[in-house]
Amino acid sequence: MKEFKRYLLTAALPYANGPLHIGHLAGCYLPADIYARYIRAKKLDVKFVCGSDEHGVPITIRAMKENITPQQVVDKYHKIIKDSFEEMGISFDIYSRTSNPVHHKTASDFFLNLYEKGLFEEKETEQYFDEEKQTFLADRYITGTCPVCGNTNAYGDQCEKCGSSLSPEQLINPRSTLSDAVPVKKKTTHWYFPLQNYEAFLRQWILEDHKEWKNNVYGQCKSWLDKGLQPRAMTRDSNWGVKVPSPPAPEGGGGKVLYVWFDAPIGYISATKELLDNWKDYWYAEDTKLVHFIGKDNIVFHCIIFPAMLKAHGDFVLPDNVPANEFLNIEGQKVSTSRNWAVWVDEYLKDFPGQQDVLRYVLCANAPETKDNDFTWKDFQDRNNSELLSIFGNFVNRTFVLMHKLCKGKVPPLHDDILDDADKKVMEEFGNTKIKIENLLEQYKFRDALYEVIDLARKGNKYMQDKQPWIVVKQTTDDGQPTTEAQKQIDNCLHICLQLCANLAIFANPFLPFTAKKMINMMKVVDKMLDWENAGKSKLLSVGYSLR
RNA sequence: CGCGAAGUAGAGCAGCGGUAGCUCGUCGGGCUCAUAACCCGAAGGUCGGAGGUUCGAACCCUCCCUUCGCAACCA
Repeated sequence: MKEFKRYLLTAALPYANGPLHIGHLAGCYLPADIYARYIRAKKLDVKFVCGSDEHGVPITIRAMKENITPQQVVDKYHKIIKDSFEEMGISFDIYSRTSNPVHHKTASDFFLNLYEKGLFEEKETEQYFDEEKQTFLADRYITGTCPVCGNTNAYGDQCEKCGSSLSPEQLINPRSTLSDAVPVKKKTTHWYFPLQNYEAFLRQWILEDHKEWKNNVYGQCKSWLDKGLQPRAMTRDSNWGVKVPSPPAPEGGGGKVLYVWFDAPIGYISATKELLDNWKDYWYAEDTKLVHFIGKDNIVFHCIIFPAMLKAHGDFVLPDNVPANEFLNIEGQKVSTSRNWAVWVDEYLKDFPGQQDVLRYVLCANAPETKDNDFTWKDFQDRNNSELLSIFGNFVNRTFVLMHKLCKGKVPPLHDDILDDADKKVMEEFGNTKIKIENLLEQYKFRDALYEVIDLARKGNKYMQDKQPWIVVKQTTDDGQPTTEAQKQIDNCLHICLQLCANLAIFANPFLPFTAKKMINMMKVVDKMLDWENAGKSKLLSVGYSLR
């Protein structure tokens, strides 16, 4: 096992042309946040970076439709997205944006670095151009008749009726979806990055050196590599984005910008730069563990294109892992921004104030880690009621209530002389749970890790049920007080249950930070108790300490 | 078309060569400290379909079916 000195965690840059929905959270932000909180609790050096992706064609089109500027579009959504993250407790060290000058400079310099190394191929091609809107058209903004099945509404990249993949030239009677004008062909020059030259390197690096990557990621990479990589244009004709530096482009970019997928991952670097003067320690040092959290649609960019870019540049570390999640559907249907089929995070926060952890719990417990999963409101309610509240919440509650009733509101002593097997066994579970959660989190198995947290509460419930201190208290002397022996048994049970609660707070903290905070408050201990090194210990709360 | 991922009890998932497991839900019981909660027990599956390999297959192989994804964007 390689020893890492520091962690650099990234979560996919959300695209700033719409608000955040729960699929985004489940896909990468929540797992990334859990991991970041866990590493922080271990007191390791970690930076967690993200930001809005504010370039690309769809934003310019939205601006056109709403009759506002692209900058106004991204300003609006950047704020909504950033606020949603903050309220959900996604603990970025920085949430930046790609319209930031630091980013423009970083991306532009990166491009220039590769250009000066002579890595790009300059090629002239013909592309469709909308004269009315004065813009080049991406494939999906061209419609026409499918040459295969005759569907009159086929897109430039694919016919949705017969499934054929197309190129715009094949369409009969092509039209621009923006203006309905007939597009004309126009020559344009772009810089292509020769991905094929990195195929051998990528094969070795992924297929041989990273067999531990998740099935979906590894399989997808293998598929692309086996198909053979092609040169890919890294620039576009647009006025919205990071201008191609001059040279090679004319002064001012000449209407050329960097391809969003060239520019976006560099956003991770820019954000780190903005955050830290010593950002190079994180990006250049071999003993940095770089992890990209993404959704499955991003696999090719984070596993093939961006690593090839980093390799070509030469100074950067490569990701140690890219734990991509599959997608979350809602009530059986795909999330769709255009059909407004989504649970928007900002709306959830308004409708369920103070319920961040409930959503965090449900999205993690049902995370699409190995395949697409379905979010339903019934499941949301069931999991919340029966797992989070009943098993976890109620255990903590009954422990505290009993402690007040039977132990005068204080942490009772532990009497070693009457410790029995059940006591010892449940205390051993503190440490076992710690090891299990650590192993699972190291493997990015968040769903299973969260299960272990709830399962510890379940064991607590069972332990208390077996010990039944509310029965034991009835063994009284003549004055109605419990016998010494009875009180000792009660003390031990409650002492152990309270220590279990303290452990639960530590274990829950990465997943349910708001809940952990509340528990800290109930136990009247400082935040430091949540440090991971305390997990598994059975003496976290001092005897005689009075609690809320 | 091809490639990748996935198809296991009512729901959600695990298992990936050796008597089908977990959580929730359902039904029955116990308990009453607790947020109508907790604890125990039971029912419920020919593991997408069809062939094959094997002493033995959810698990390996072949074919088929279904869902999702696939390089200008939607995690």
